[in-house]
Amino acid sequence: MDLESQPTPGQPVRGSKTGQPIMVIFDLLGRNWAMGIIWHLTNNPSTFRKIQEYCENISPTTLNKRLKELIMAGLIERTLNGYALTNQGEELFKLLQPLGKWSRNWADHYSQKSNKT
Amino acid sequence: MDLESQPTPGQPVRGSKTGQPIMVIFDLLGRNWAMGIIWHLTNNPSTFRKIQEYCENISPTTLNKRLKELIMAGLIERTLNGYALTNQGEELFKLLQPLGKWSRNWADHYSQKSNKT
DNA sequence: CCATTTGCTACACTTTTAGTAGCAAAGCTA
DNA sequence: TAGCTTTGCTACTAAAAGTGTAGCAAATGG
Repeated sequence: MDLESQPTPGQPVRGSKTGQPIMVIFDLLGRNWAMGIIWHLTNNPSTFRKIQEYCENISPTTLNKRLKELIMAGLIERTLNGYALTNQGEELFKLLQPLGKWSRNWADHYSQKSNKT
Repeated sequence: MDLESQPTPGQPVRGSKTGQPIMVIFDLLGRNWAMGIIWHLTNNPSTFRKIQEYCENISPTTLNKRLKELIMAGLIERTLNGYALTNQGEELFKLLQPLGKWSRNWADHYSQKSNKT
């Protein structure tokens, strides 16, 4: 993989020239499908092709890059059952989970706004 | 703006053909600098150029696109003091905030791993 | 007036992602 | 052991997104 593009704490990333951890995480999670992959893997180890399906046919190129990045970041790992979240990955998921509820609420307000014809 | 690219609940987005709210949010926040902008605006209305500076000279093209998207999504708005988070935006920030602490912890583990020479 | 600041658009360029094809390795199955 | 399937990719081309610089119109301030 192109190591230049691996978001690493202390190294310049998209969002912080000094590599502030929060910005590194934003860069990492901000890449396409990263959060979707984490979401899918929670309590649910999966194979490459299964992840691809779940992520609505994400191209293998992108999936492969994301997986390598997330493995290097210590958020996922390969097990006998396929790809799975590490403990750190599970912890991160727990922090992201409240977004699920919030987003449904947000979506409701959103449609109300658009209906004000 | 290219309305085709505005992530909207119920509409297909990168991540969900049925527009699942959580995936819509992922698409929205996943775009470059979106989370950085929200982070910066918390309790801190700001002008276009100030945001640009804070985001380490994000190009005006991208910033403008992000702002329009986030405004359409109801997360930020224009006030007399410049761009600012809406109530919904502030709520979202509160959910994202715990990531700050987690990420610092994560960064520590990260450097420990790389030092195992 | 004239100079600044602000919010942006245009444009050319680079990076990232998508989409398709296909192949090597591992695991059946007979 | 030959053939089929599944899995985890790589290669390649095209499209989309982001970058970086220049600069302009509107508002603000002397």
